[in-house]
Amino acid sequence: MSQSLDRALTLLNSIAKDARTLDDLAAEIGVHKSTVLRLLRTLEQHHFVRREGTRYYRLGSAMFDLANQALDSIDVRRSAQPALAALNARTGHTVHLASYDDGEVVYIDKYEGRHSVRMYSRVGKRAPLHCTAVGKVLVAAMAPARREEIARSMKYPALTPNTITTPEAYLAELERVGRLGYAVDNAEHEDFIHCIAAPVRGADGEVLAAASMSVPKVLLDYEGLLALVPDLRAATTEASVHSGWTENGKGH
Amino acid sequence: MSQSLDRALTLLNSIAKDARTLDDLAAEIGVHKSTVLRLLRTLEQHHFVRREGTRYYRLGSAMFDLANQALDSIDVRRSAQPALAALNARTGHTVHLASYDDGEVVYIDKYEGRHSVRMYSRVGKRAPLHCTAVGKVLVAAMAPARREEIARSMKYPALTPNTITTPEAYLAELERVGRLGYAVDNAEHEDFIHCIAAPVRGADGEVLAAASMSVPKVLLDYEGLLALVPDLRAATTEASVHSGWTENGKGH
DNA sequence: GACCTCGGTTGCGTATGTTGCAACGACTGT
DNA sequence: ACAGTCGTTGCAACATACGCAACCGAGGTC
Repeated sequence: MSQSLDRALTLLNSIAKDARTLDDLAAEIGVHKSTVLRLLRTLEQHHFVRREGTRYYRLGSAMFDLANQALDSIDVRRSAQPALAALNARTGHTVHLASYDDGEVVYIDKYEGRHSVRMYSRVGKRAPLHCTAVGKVLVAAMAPARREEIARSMKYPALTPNTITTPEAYLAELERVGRLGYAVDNAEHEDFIHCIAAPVRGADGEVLAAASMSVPKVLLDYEGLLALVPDLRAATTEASVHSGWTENGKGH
Repeated sequence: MSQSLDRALTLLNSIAKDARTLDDLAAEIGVHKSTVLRLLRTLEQHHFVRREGTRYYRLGSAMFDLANQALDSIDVRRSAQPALAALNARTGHTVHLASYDDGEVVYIDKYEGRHSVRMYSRVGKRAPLHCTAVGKVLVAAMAPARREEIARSMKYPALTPNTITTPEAYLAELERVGRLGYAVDNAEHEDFIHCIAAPVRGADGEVLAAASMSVPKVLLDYEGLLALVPDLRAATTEASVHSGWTENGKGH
């Protein structure tokens, strides 16, 4: 809708990848470099980018500032923090907290595992719904109509041999997830990692977010992963309690 | 330079404070609401903003995503992380990592203290150079000419009775900081808090960032604070080593 | 040391994108 | 049912942001 803004935001994405030079950026988004220069200058005034030397542009501090304000306002993150940190400390595995946004999963918090298997995830990163344990938990929690609508309109790219690739299979899986109260990603997203996830609920029993544990397959086989489910559920229950949830359903 | 972009970025700042309604935002930046709507839509497409219901706008996930990419690229933060986390765990006090940017201090990392005295700081937040321990460390590390230039062109608002308010006093303080190798903020920024800070150095001995500990005065008197200096310096030394610094100065 | 290239910067005229307006529509609460 | 509030749309006028081309300044090469 707004051209210059649109271009500026695209610029930010490019710069985020790593520090770029001017014509480089101009070429990338297909506009004249003078245009890019003006946009960058405005971004710089607002501290969204900073110059490194003369050549290079990097993301600036306004970015962190706003992001942290935003994170603070997401209260599930705060209320779930102690329980998830404890889970992470106890098991040593990577723990994620994620929520649904616009047809995708967004990671809103992450506790790095002790085993330094670098996972390609990051707070703020988005991931597909069909091949992540958190995605399944979040969609399974929606009203049946919405769930169906989303499942039918999604794409199902096969990222590994195990990825679910049809709406029918996905809906069946969601039904299972709803019944069991947790979800599994059996190497459906990345070949060498499998995950389990469970919901964090709020005062009205609604699902606020999903918490997951991700474990490299070399560290723990499928059975071993499933054995962690009670541990995960203990943590999500504690997180739910801190988010206003009460055992006996809705209280009003 | 670019009007629409400028307005959009201002919008983001307003939204960050807390979720706002449309005309509210329009009034705040003094433009027609239809204009605001269009800008917000573009921001929304890029996930910089998300709608909550229809009325309210919140910061979106692109914010976190970019911010975390940016933070990852700041390598002092990564390399200092273990030492500072340990310092924080050991003492229970709030630890900050900060760097210099455009006449101000920017916090690039924070480890919350155990004693929940809510300090008004946040990763990405900016603070003045003249009344913070980290500010003193960072400016003291600059070349004399630059140091003088900055000291002379700064403003010296008196935030507490202890705040340094003249360039002369500030320059004298910097000299002391350079000599001692650490800086103190004796309730010069906030009445009830005092801090100590020390530099984190890189491969060429240059100061990459400053690390600080902030302690409420009720918890520890001035003498007690100074007693923590060796502890802090141990941590910054460790952080420096992990950032490529070597004891015996420049190695090339 | 002079030349050349590459990248950043500037001024300017034009057209394009953006703006404000006013009318519409959806929703809330009384 | 009505009034008020807030979000949304189409349109025409204008200002703004655009691309161009020429100008610098620095780094590298011969």
